[in-house]
Parts: sequence; C-alpha cells; structure tokens
Amino acid sequence: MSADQPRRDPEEQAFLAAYDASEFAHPSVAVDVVLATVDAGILRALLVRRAEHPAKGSWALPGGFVGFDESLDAAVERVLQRKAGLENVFVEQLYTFGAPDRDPRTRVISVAYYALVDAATLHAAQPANGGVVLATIDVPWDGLDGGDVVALADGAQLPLAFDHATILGAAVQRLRGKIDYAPIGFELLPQRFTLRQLQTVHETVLGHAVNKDSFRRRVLASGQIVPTGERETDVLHRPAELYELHPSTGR
Amino acid sequence: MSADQPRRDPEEQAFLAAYDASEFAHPSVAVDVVLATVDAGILRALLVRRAEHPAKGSWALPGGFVGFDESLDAAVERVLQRKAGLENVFVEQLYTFGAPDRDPRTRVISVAYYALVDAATLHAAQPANGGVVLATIDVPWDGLDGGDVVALADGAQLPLAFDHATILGAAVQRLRGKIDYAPIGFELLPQRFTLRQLQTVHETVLGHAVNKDSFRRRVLASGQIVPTGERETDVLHRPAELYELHPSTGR
DNA sequence: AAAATAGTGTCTATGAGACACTATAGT
DNA sequence: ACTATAGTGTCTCATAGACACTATTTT
Repeated sequence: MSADQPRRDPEEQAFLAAYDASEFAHPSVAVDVVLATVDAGILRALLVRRAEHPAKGSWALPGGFVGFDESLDAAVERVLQRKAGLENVFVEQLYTFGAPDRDPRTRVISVAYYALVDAATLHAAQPANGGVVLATIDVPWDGLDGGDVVALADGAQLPLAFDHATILGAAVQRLRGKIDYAPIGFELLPQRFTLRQLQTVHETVLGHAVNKDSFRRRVLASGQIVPTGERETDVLHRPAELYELHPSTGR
Repeated sequence: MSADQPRRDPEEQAFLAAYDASEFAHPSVAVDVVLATVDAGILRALLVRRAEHPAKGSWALPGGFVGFDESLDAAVERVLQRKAGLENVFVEQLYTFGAPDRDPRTRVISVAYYALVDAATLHAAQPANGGVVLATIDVPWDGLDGGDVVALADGAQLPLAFDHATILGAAVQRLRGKIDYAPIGFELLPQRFTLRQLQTVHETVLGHAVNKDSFRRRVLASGQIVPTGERETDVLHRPAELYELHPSTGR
C-alpha cells in the first residue's frame, strides 16, 4: 500500500479529464429486471427476444432506459407492466452493472432488479407483444459460488444478450443467500400454500434438497405463516393444510 | 465473467454507427463512497465538507461523477485516491440511489460503495485538501432494522448533504448483515491482529457485545486465520497472540 | 386394502452461552 | 503481590438432522 505517496500532477489531470468528460457526455442509465418464478420445481425467468440491433435475435432481460425525471423503481414498474403485463410485484434492487463496453451502442449503466411472482400469476398475465419466453434457468454451480447461468427453452440453450447471463447469475446468487432468512420464498407462491410447496420453492432456489423435518419446524416456529384451517384438494394423497402469511406481514 | 457477445454482422455495425446516444437527456451518474473504519471501538466514516452550493457547508460522502469511458470501480478508486490518498482498499458496491430529487442541481443517480480500511492506514493517509473529517457514526437503531444514521465530530452533529445519511445507514446495515459470515472484519484491522481486536471490530459494527468464548471458537474453527507465533507488546496485561489471515485467502 | 404424502414424537449430534479455572504480562 | 486480560476445559441449552411412527386422502 503506497498510501503515503504525495499527489502528483498526472493524477490531478486524470481527475480533471474524467470530470470534464462527464460534463459533456453522460452515460445512459437503464434498468434490467430478472423476473423469476418457480414452476413445478423449476426455476424460470422471463426473457425477451431482441427484435432490433444490437444483439438482434438473442434474448435479453426485460429492461428499458430510465427517464430523466423517472425514479428507478418507476422504471422497473413500467418495464414489468409493458413486457409482462404485471403490476404490484415484489421487486428488489440487485446490483448495478457499469462496465464501459457492456453495451456496444454507447455507455449504458444498468441498474439490475429482480422481481418474484408465483407461476400461476405469471402464466395468467399475457405480455403485450410476442417474442417473450419463460426460460428455464440452469445453474452450473453449487451454493453461493456464483457465476453465469444458462437459459434454456424446449431443451435448447438460448443466446443471451450483453452481460445478461451474469446478471441472471447474480440474481440466483442473491436469492440463494437471502431465502433462508428473508421472506422471499412466499413471493414465489400463491396466497395460500402448503408447507410442501414452500419447501419445493426453497429447494428449487437453493439447488439442493432440504431436510423436511427441520424445515417444517423452522418455518412454523418463525411465526411468519398461519394455518388457514383448510386443506388442498384434488391431490392423490392425504391433503396438506393450507397456510398463508401472518396478517401482520401485510400482503 | 461476461457472456460471449453475439457475432456482429455488417447490418448491426451500420446500426451502431448511426446510433445517437444524445437523442434523449440523460441523468448524471456519480459514485459515493462510505469509507469506514473502526478506531478504538468507534465506527467512523470519512466526510468531506462541501465548499460550493448546493448544500454548501454541510458534509458529504467522498464522491464524483463517473466519466463517460470510466468503469464504476475505476471511479471509486479515483475518488479514494483523491479524497483520502488511499489505494488498494477493500471496496464493494452497496446500492444505487436514484430518487429524481435527491440532488437539487439535476438528476443524479448515485452508485454507492463502501470501502473498509484499518484505522492506522486511514490516519497515515493524507487527504489532498482540507475540509475532511473522520466522523463518528452514531447508529440510532438496533440489529438490522436500518434507517438514517447520525454523524458526529467533537461531540457535535454534522449536517449531512443530500441523502447521505441514508446511504451511511444502508452501509451500516449491510456491514451488520455481512460481518458474521463474510470476511470483512479483517479489512478493518492491520495485517496482524489479536482475537480481542477482531472481537472489538465485530462488536463495534454490530452495536452490541458478543460472547467471547463462542466468538473465539467460531473464528478459530473457521480456519480463516492462523497464529503467527508472536505476541502483542506494550500492553498492561498478558499479551495476546497475533493472528493473520490464512495465506490462501490472499491478502 | 394399497399407495402416497402429511404430520408427530423422540433420539442424537452440533454449536452457542455461561462459568470456572489457569496463564502471563506490567506495575 | 496485585491487577487485568489471554486462553482452556466443561457443563448446559437450543436447534438441526435422522428416523420411526401414525394419520388421511384417492384409487
């Protein structure tokens, strides 16, 4: 560490050059949204086919540029409404990707978000235009290692635009790190759900099986969910009790 | 790291050549850095006095606009070098703040980072200009609740510019959530440290005392640190063994 | 009745907290 | 010798995993 080096003119000039550049040309700012769901034990995310250059024909996260007077959250809502026909979805900011060459058009800094929704709601919402697919996300790493992921549709790998494989990987990594202590698993289920469904959601996100007994104990002891007194129907076995989020959690 | 870029055909190259990024008004993009340290059991952060409007006279996080061809990480490095005279500091992205009215000049989207350094290094580093203070951070909430924090110098509260009290609070919240499982406590200590020093760092960040016995057991069992065989000197009591990060951790 | 999953009770292993005790520096 | 903190050994308690067992639905 050379923290005690005196400041020299070149450093000051570098600062001034960078500052002046920012006065003339500003980067573009976009939001990209990882809209994820768990469907029958499979992790999926919505992708949009790029109809125009750049990366024409490859698949991208739904996204868009941030308006000059538009908040980041508002931009995300607009994107979700327009590309997936969804409103009032659980959304959290993920990370901001700012490599100078990540978009060939110009400098684009992208603030990535993830949105979670249950599979039924996502299937019911019809996107305004075509060119949209609910891709299967294949995670080629274990635990919290991180890295790019692979998107599949009909068994074939989809080419992903820009650095979106990295953004998808970061979203999976964040979900895996958070699901054990934050109430995000519920966002991937309908309002009423069984403990088995919740366990499947956790297992799908984490990428490995979890212990049934301790999972039930832990979830019930957390006080986050309450039994409804009703049971699931149309199953081939003993029906499980339906639970819902504790009213104080407000959903 | 980043995914393979799709092949560029002539049509796409023509599109890129004709692309005009200045078609719309773009927000400005800045980085703000929470440069934090733990000094004798006190959490501190570097603040810079604003010499110009807006918020003239109040205190702000060190920051600066991102150059058009400059990566976010490079902008953070530049800010740390210029405002604190530091290089090779541990840095991680925190969150991006984008409320349209957070800066009265114009639309400024700020990508916030936090940087961690040990107190001795921070004291040794000479900031380029005056108007810099190492403020005490007072956290008026417990655990992971979150919220604004208060900056103090010489016992008096410092007025904070823009939304920087919120950014500082988010940094504390992130550190508290991460220190139990991520190796960030070591970044706040010199290369060699005692277990008691490490415990004090944890207690200062968390805002509450931790159990000595289980802390020692947990840290030693993690295998992250190794004993050096040497002991501290010039203390009024039995000197403790000095530890350092396990070589494989690479620092 | 058979099949399948829901749900309960209990034993064990592990890790945290508590506490007593010994060790070693400076004064 | 006294004081303060370092460091160790052991007991207890809480929680996760494992496993056996019972309960309840459809076919």
